[in-house]
Formats: sequence, C-alpha cells, structure tokens
Amino acid sequence: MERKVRVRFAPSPTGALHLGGVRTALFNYLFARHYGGDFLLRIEDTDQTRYVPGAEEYIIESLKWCGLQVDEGVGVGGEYGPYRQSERKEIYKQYALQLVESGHAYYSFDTAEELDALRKACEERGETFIYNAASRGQLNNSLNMTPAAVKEALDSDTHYVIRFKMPENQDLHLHDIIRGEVHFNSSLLDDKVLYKSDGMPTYHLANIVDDHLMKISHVIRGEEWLPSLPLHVLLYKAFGWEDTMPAFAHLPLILKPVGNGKLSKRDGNKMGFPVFPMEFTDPVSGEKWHGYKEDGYFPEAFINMLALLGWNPGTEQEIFSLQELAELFTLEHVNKSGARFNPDKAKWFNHKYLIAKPDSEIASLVDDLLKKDGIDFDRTKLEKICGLMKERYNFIADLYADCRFFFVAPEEFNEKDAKKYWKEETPALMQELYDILKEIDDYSFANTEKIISAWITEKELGFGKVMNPFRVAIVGAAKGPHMFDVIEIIGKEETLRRMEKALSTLPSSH
RNA sequence: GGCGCUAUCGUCUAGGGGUUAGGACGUAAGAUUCUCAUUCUUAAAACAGGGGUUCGAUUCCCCUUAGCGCUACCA
Repeated sequence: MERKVRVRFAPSPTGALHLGGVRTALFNYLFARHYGGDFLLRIEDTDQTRYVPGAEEYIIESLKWCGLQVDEGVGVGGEYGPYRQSERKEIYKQYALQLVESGHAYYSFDTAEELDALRKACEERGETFIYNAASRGQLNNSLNMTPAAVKEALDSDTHYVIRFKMPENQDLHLHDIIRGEVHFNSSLLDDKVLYKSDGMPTYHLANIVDDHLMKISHVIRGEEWLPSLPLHVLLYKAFGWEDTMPAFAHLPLILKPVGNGKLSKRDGNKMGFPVFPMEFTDPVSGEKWHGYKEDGYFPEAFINMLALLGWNPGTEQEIFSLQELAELFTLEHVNKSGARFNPDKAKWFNHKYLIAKPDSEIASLVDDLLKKDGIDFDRTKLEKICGLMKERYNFIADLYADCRFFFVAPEEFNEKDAKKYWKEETPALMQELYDILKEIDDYSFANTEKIISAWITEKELGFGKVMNPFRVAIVGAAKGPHMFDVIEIIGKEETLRRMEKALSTLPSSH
C-alpha cells in the first residue's frame, strides 16, 4: 500500500520550544521532504491550565527562523483543519462517546482525591495501584452501575471522565521503526483517561483522533512517548482504524551536557548556552531565556548541529545544508540511545558557517553593528577586514568586538603588551618609522612591506623589534592581523595620527 | 517500587563474527607568522562487567550493572 507521507509536529503551547522540540520538528520536516510528503503543524492545547500566552506564536516564529516551512496547519491552513485542538473539542467528544458505546471505554466517577488516597495507600503497602482490570471492579465507574444509575449520574452535575478499558493480559508486540519490536503486556497498563471532566480530551485521545483524521502516515516523536505506544495502538484498534494506523518512530532524547537527565529549560541560563531557538520571556514569571538567534547563531548552523544529534549520514561529512539533509535523511540512520548535548560543538558549527559565508555577507552583518554604534565605515574596506578576520571567530559579535581598532583609534594601550614591547629604544625606532611612513603615499600592503622591510633589513633591526611596538601603537594591543594589512586599511592619515599619539603617550624612556 | 528503552574515546558518532576499532568536538604538544588567532602536524583517549554461541566475539544471545524515560482528569 503506497500512502502519501504525511507527518506532523504537534507541540503543546506550554512555553518556549526547546532544543528537543526543534529537533523533533526538524526530523519530521526532513522526513517529509525526503519522501515528498507533507509537514503539518498541529497545536495541542488541550490542557488549559498549562497554556502559556504567546507560546504558539513563539513556536511558529521559531520554525520560521529555522527555515522549516510548514505545509499545512496552524498559521497556514489546510483541508483537515482546524489544527488547534482546542477548536476541535466537539470532534473528540463524539469519538470518546463512540468508544463508550462500543464497550472500549467507560465513565469513571472517582474523584482525583479518592484516587490519590488509593495510590498512597498502595504505596505504603509496597504495592502499585493501577486503574485497570484488577481494580476497576471495585471502583466508582459505569461498569459497576446499572444503566439507570449511569444515566442519572451523567444527568446530574457529577463530574466524570471517560477511561479506556485496557484489555486484560494481552501480549503486545509493537513495531517501532527505530527500535524494532517493542514488547508490552496490557495487564501492567492502566485505564487511561481519554476525556477529562472539563470537556477536553487528553493527549492520547486527541492525538489518535487527529492523526487519523489528518491522515498522518508516520508519527515521529520523542522517546518519552514510547510507554504510551501500546495505548495508542490499542486505541487505533478500538476505533477500527488499524489498517491506516501510522507507523511509529521514537527519537532518542537529548541529555544535559553534564550531570544527569534530559535537557531542560533550567539548564540554559545556568550552563551558559541557550536551550531555546529564540529569546523567550515567560509572561507569568517574567523570567527571560537566551536564544540561539540572539546569541549569534546562524539558523543553518543551529539546524546542522541539531540534525547530527541522533542522526548521522553514514559518512564523515558533517556540514550540510537543509536541502542536503532532506536528501540524505532517513530513519534508518537515527540511533537509539540518548545524546548528550555538546555546546562546544554547537559553536564549532557556527564557526564553520561563519567562515563559509562570503565576505560581503559578513560585512553587511558587521555593518549593522557599526550603525548601532553610530560608526560609518567604508564598505569595501569592511569586506576586506571581514575576509581577513573571519577565520578566527565563531560569532559575528566577537569578530566585531575584536575589529574595533579598525574603526576607532584605541583609547588606551594594553598595559601588558605595551610593557612587553615598548622598550627603551622603541621611541627612537618608532620616530624613525614614523618619518618613513610620512614619506609614503601608497599604503598598499605590497608597497609598505617593500619599504619597511628594506629599512629593517638594512638597519638589521629585526622584525619583532619594530613590528611589535608598531602594532601596540596602531592596534593598542598585541593582536590582530598582519600590520601591513592593518595600515593599508586604516590608511596613511590614521596611521600617522595613531603613531603620534603613541609617541606622545607611551613612555619615551624607562 | 513497577514497566519500557539504551549501552564504542570526556562528548557526538562510524563500524561490525577475524579491523592498526575510523572521524568530529574538546584536551595536550610541536611547527609556522611581527602579535593574537588561524592553519598544519602529532599525541593521549573507547567497545561497562560476567556468562554463553563460535575455531574466533567489541559485534549474536542471556544475566548483571549503569544511564534515561514513563508511571496525572500534563503533554
């Protein structure tokens, strides 16, 4: 049976989308692109208590920044909408009722408090309370009531939920594309709530109904859902949708760089790397979180890094465009074990993308920063600077910070470097160099190099003795590219001005 | 506790019944440059443990251990 590939990313708008979520979205996107299918975005907002205003917009913006184009769903539309679960309330109720009628589900009138007490009591006895065939006969539900009593309870104001009637002692051999066969026994599973007393479905019901209705062919989601797989498969069976049930693939989790557990929101601000694609401020707590975007990561680098977390191409290539990833991506190369996130490698990816960018593009990014600082700088020279300097940095902001001396004369000289290179004989030497520089009009690398090298050689001065203090005078510190490059860019006038300042500021003798 | 998943350098991973177990990040050393970086070279660094199966297991099976996940009227 050839079915059109249709996959969905179905986040819950309970806050910002974190790394793991973005990766799930990415894998779904790549899978869809690889097989020429559809990538849908569905918002699973069935828990009104955890709803965070702005989260949905954040998710959409993040996907956009990452370049993951949604084909169908919230914000895009499509023929299977609405794609926001809160707008599909009536649909779920109808399906929940259908399950009750077919005997696959039942009404449960137990209160949360009663159940909590039961769980606690069992725990104290060292037992595990499971709401299933073993216990449902003693509990307050429609299975133990006459039809009339059920009707009466339903008609009154009594709160109720609808639970799935988990079959007894069924061995389930389920298939996961990534993990192969996974085995469960239904006796250890519980009668999960499908329909809540507030009239909303739980994830389990809404998920199955929507995936069915939206003709989803493959469910690619995080490993945290693997324990729910038997319930979901049983739900498909109960509805009689087995033939069109999607295939399942459970992705390995992304773990903290250090310590135990999966990556969480908290790690971001604490460990010095973002966990969110973009900056996010919690509207309730006011807490602000870093984002990859604002921290200076290129979306391509961010995506590339994420793609290699749990997937590999089977070759030694590491740098891929989104396009290439889509061509190469298959679920066969996704691995099973959780991956520790490595912030250093994330920076390295950004470095790779930075140096691969044309100088003109970097220049325009740096120009934005210059404008912010109110500096107007020659664009051709700026491009040259970027070409000269980009190899050294991971981020544009760092490059800019280190290139400031090109744009503005150093306000002061690095004390350590000045002390190291500005020796007793230096002022005289620099004065001599200044006089030579003053006579030169062509400040091209080739010309200044020719003249100054000749002078150094002739006087047997040694390059270090001249170039190091010269650098301190011009750059302000012992860093930066080749000096002839530097003065070619800043030009004669500025070179002489900086020399004058150094000669008048730095000690004339020790 | 119960259930499930997982297990190759510090980290991400390739590989796979016989290999010098490969790459990348990071780390260290050396080389180079007028400085700082870059770059280049090199190095250290792994098959969790125990049983099987086999002529031969890191690879296949079992157990143990460890890690992770789930165990809500959250997703």
